[in-house]
Amino acid sequence: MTVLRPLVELVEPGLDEPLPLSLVLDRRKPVSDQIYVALKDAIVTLRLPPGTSISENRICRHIGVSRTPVREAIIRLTEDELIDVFPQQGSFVSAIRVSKIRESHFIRKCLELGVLEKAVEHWSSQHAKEAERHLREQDLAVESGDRELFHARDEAFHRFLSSAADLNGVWNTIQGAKARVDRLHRLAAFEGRLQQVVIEHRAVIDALNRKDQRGAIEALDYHLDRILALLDLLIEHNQQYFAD
Amino acid sequence: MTVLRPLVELVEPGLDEPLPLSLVLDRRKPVSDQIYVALKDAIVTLRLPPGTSISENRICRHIGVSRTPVREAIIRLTEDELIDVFPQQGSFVSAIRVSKIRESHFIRKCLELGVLEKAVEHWSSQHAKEAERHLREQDLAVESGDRELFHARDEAFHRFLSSAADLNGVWNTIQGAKARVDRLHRLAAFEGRLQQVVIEHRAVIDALNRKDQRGAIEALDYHLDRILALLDLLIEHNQQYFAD
DNA sequence: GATGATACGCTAGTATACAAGTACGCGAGC
DNA sequence: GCTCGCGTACTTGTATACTAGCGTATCATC
Repeated sequence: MTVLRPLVELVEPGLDEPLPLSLVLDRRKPVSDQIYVALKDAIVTLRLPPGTSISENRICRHIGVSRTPVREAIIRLTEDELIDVFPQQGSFVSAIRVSKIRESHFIRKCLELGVLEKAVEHWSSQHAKEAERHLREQDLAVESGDRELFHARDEAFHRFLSSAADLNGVWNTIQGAKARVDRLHRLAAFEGRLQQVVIEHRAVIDALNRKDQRGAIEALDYHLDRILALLDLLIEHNQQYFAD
Repeated sequence: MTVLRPLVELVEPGLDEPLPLSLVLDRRKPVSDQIYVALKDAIVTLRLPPGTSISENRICRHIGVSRTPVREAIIRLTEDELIDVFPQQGSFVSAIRVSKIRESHFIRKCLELGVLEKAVEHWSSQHAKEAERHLREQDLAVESGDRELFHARDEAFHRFLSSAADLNGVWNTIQGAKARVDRLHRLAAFEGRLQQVVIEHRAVIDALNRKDQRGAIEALDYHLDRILALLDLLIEHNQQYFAD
């Protein structure tokens, strides 16, 4: 019913403050995949903290593509439970929910312990060598002080266990559960703790080298549960990230 | 490096011959969700057998919507490993790969056994009553001869175990792994086997009612592994569905 | 000042248009 | 018969346009 409308919007549509998303596009590869990886990384590293508004329009303006590939990336992140979409309202980086953490941790533990059980059976001297390489690289990452490098090598280590068990495909599922608790690990990366992680990893490998199935499982069980022991402390110091 | 190529089409595309997709759209709910559910159901029930071409255009013409929601459903099914997308070539219902089956089965077993362990601890007389209801409904489904009804109630039963363990969120992941082996279960639904499944379920519940953790786990372990015992036979009789 | 209607800008959901790569039939040329 | 070239009809990937609903600032009214 309104007849008069502003013909031209003279006011700038709000200057987009820079997003913590650095992304060099390679147009030869699917853009949506690259956006998915970049967004996921930004979320799990807490550069996009829980509650952050993830507007499809803002993202696509920021990186200079259309909404479509951005939207497809967001759909996948929704499946990963890292983003919550509220139709007609917005999309937001999901809050860390303690109940979800417990469930994702449960999933990860079941699978990694199961994988480890198989890894013992397949363990070879070749695996021992590769494991040693992983541990050395973790040590170097700790010394470098580059926490993200350490997290990457930590993930590579856990992935290696799946491969040693000849269950590479299981890693996808483990990674999905791991991503949901990885934000906790970022919060828990205090001084000294990373070094402790390597020690715990080494305990697992030592047991594997002894073909000590029970010992390996106990060592990994202990290692994985360390994060739960820190949970209350982490919540106390980072309440703004948590829900429930 | 071997380039991935689509399987040879098992189904002639034809000129929009009717798809085995009956779908009544409710425009008040997200269309893409409804398409996702319908496609997933058609795939796991083998109405869309492995190798079937899933052309976005054909699907969206068939159900009278645009490509966008169809595409979004396909993206999610790709994450579920039920569809393989080959850019510029086509999308196809994924073949059943034995290696993938073993991995998905491994995931499901780890998680369901882990869940059951917790379910024993939480088990109450209320749970016992509900379990009995599940078992009765499974019996009725067997008597009715409606196999899809039975599969639905079988899934409800396994889901109930997650809920009894107070680990509802874990079900999502179990369901994902289960979907990847469900096609095998359709192939294995011979005469008499469904009745056997109910007996195996009852053994799990009996152990739960006795608070016999070890017995429950052994019963579920046995139950879940039945499908692997049939694997070779199923491959032999349905080679067209398998790869590797 | 409090309240309520309303216009506007935002959001995600869906539809359509265009781009770029692949498979395949067909016919020319040898 | 064989091969090459090319057109055509497909495919998915991306860009753009349109729709409907929600939040909020604004402003008239009381």
